[in-house]
Amino acid sequence: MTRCQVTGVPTGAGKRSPGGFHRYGAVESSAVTNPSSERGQEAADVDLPTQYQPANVEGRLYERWVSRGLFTADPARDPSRPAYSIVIPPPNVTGSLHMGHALDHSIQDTLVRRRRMQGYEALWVPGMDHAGIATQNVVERELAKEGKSRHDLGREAFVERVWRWKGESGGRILGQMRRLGDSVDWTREAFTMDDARARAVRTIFKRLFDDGLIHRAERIINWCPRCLTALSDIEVEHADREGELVSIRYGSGEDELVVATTRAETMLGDTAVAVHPDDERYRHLVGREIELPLTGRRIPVVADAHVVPAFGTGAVKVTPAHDPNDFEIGRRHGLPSLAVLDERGVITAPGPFEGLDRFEARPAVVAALREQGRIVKEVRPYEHSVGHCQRCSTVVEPRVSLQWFVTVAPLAKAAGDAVRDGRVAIHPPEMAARYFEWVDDMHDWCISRQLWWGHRIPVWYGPDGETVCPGPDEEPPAGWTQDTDVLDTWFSSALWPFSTLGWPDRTPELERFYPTSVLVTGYDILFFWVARMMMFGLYAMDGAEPFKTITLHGMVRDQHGKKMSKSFGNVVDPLDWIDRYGADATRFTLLRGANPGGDVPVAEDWAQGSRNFCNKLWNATRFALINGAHVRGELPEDVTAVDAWILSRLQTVIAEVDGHLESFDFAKACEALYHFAWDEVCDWYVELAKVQLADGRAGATRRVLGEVLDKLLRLLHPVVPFVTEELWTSLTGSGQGTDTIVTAPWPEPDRARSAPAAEELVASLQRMVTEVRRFRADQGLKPGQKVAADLEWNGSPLAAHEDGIRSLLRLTEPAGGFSATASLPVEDVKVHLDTAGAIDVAAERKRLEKDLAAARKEIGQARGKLGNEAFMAKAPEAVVAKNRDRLAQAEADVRRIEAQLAALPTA
RNA sequence: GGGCGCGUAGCUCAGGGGUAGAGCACUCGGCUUACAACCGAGCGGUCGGCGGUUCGAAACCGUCCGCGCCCACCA
Repeated sequence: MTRCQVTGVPTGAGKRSPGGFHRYGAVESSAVTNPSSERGQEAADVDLPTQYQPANVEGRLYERWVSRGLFTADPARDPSRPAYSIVIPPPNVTGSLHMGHALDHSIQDTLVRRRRMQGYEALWVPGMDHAGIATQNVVERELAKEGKSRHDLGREAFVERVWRWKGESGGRILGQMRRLGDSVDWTREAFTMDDARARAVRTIFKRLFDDGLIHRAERIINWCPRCLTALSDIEVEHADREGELVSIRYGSGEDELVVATTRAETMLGDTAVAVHPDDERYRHLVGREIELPLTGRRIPVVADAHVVPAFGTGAVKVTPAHDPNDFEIGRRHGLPSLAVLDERGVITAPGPFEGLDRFEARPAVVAALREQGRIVKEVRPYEHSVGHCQRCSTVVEPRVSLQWFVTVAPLAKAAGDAVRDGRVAIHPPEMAARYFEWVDDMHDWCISRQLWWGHRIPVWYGPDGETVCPGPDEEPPAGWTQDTDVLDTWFSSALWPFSTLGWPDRTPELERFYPTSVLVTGYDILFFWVARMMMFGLYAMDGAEPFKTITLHGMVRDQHGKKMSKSFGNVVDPLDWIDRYGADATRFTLLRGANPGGDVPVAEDWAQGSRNFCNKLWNATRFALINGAHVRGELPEDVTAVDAWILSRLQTVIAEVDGHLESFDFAKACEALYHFAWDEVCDWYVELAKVQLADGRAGATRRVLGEVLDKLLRLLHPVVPFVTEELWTSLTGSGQGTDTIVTAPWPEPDRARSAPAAEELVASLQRMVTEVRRFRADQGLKPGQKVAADLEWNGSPLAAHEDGIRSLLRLTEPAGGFSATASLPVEDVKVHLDTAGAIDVAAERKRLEKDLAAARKEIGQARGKLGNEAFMAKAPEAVVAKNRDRLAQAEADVRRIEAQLAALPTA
């Protein structure tokens, strides 16, 4: 007796419990007896639950994988093996994982697991991002509930509090990654603010500083009046807003000109009016001064090519302190910069508006102008784009201040070239356009933030304003004070591909795993993160790119393609699905929808479908185990056409799935697996195997069944790791040299198994079976009802499968005096069915006539083509041949159907 | 304002010069001992409109209509 191990099978009697399955017992493993006999259908005494229960499997398997170190990569192990590495896009410590993460992680896990099975030294580095503003905002909100601000705590205590909060939130995220099944190397977990990463930040900052690529300057930057910090260009989101365009008369009499503005309140800070140098209308005013309403100040009229004469009145008010364009104009003309708003967007200009918020001041200024008579020429509604803080949606205020910048031009050039040169591939390729758009036209990057949570800028100031940037292991001079700002959170994220591998040290990890193999992320952070990693990776690693391929996936959406958002109420929590349908089903649903470059719609129904698919795999394997399927020894040479067919199909599917995964086409890989597993293996092969098991071919069938499931489960493992591990270890026992599918060899196609003749034969068999079933269904013959039939094979090779066909169609042998009442010539075979005289002639005639019309139409179309001279002259031979086949097939159909009609009893 | 992409079955999406596809939904019939989280059989589309190229267009080109996303310093 051999024993087939099935872990976690239920205890209890063999009868089905009311829920349709048994509860798992506490028994870790119980034996399923496997018939050693090769005779017939000696059913094994198997007692498996009839439904897959992920909750009973996932946690146990994950802990086992981790404790056995299956996910731990070792840079020193067998240097001849190729290396494969991915660094995780570190989730923000704020909040929890959402469906977008689940998709991102499912893709990475699929890639890494496949490579691991292929024998690569595979490393997937986990970690989290400290997420500067976002995290600080969360903790500040928490404090606000206690009626406190961060200033009440002071910097040190506040940062300590954020660390504490990070500990709790981060732990939750790591738990969610375990639930998803992420095969990350937990021994290398990193955080963008831990000591190792802090050292990397200090090191690269110092290098950039010394290379003159970091500088401090007073410039106009994006400022969030709520977060009270500078923002980089990409942290500003533009949205169209309804506003008012106010036309105001400046100057008077001959001096008068009209300017239009959407921000009337900033006129208090105007220091000029600009017109285009070639604009005849205003030429006489250039160089003169005109009076600025409300203030009584006189401001010059300057000529600047930036002004578009055709827009509005062709005259622009210039507020260098509060508008980026005006700032530049001011610089060009040496205009003073007069700030009239403070850091919170409150008017500071002395006078009636002082103390008003910018949005209160705007109508107030207009009202005041109106009081003075005809100064306001016109007010009209005006839709224009307004910048908002990405983190809190507050309208951004351009502000002149002293900030730190990275000079990006040389870095961005290198980042663009790496893709242009083909050293880094972007997938799907259309996305490269967006990348270039950004990289080729990038402004200097403002990296200082007036926050407390983040890497503090490693620059110290001396008593006389001297500046020093010490390296990570150097001390600043005693008594000097450090810059109070912190770095943009993307600064440390940009180092991620090498900081996680030990940089700046030349670690074995860095040697072996850099450049990383692929970066997987959503197209939404191509600019934020990917381009910056490219810049810093190429810079820090002496021109070595951070990853060889960038693959971008879409956003997870609801079943109507709508973005998931809290306000819509259509957000799905991946943990909820994992709880109810399992991690595998959740992953499968996401990957099945992951068409390259496209967004990924998901819905409850689809998760259920994926859950059902996992259950299907479970039951197919359960059937196989009950019937003694195994993987011992070579495949038998003497197999039936049905066996040859499924083995042939298996080779094709292996090649297809492998190719799809290689090209990041997860949807197609899933599609191929789903179709093969369900439609071919379960619906046809398993059904035909039942016959073979019963008719003396049990030995070979058990081995083939074992083979098919073995390879299929391995192919599926990267996508649905849990159920495949559970089933595969049961199926294969421990005789495979590995007792986990995690490191089982990735299947490779075996061309020798290709059997086109068998595939064609089974296709015929399927057509025949389907046709008879159709007839039975149309005639209202109960599916379970046995029907006497006589089969005329006419030399068809299908004759070899008569038993199978009879079994599938529930046909009995004619008992003695057979008298056919219905005759179906299908394929080359004739089926005479004894329908007990209950045949619905009218229905069948209608049906056949419809089919006949369709076949005749086919003939018409094919003849049309074949009779068309131009077609015959120009169409490729293959197409012509196809049409000949089509014609022949249709003609055969017509003959068959006509025979069937003729055979129908007359009413 | 610039760039990219999309309109194919009721829904979500594949396909991409040579007979229109999948999943879900829907209709009909079945608890056929692996699985009712299942099985079997069906219904369903002039591939957004109009022109053009071609022997042949859902696919290629042009144009129009509708939609989405990204970038953007014309007040």
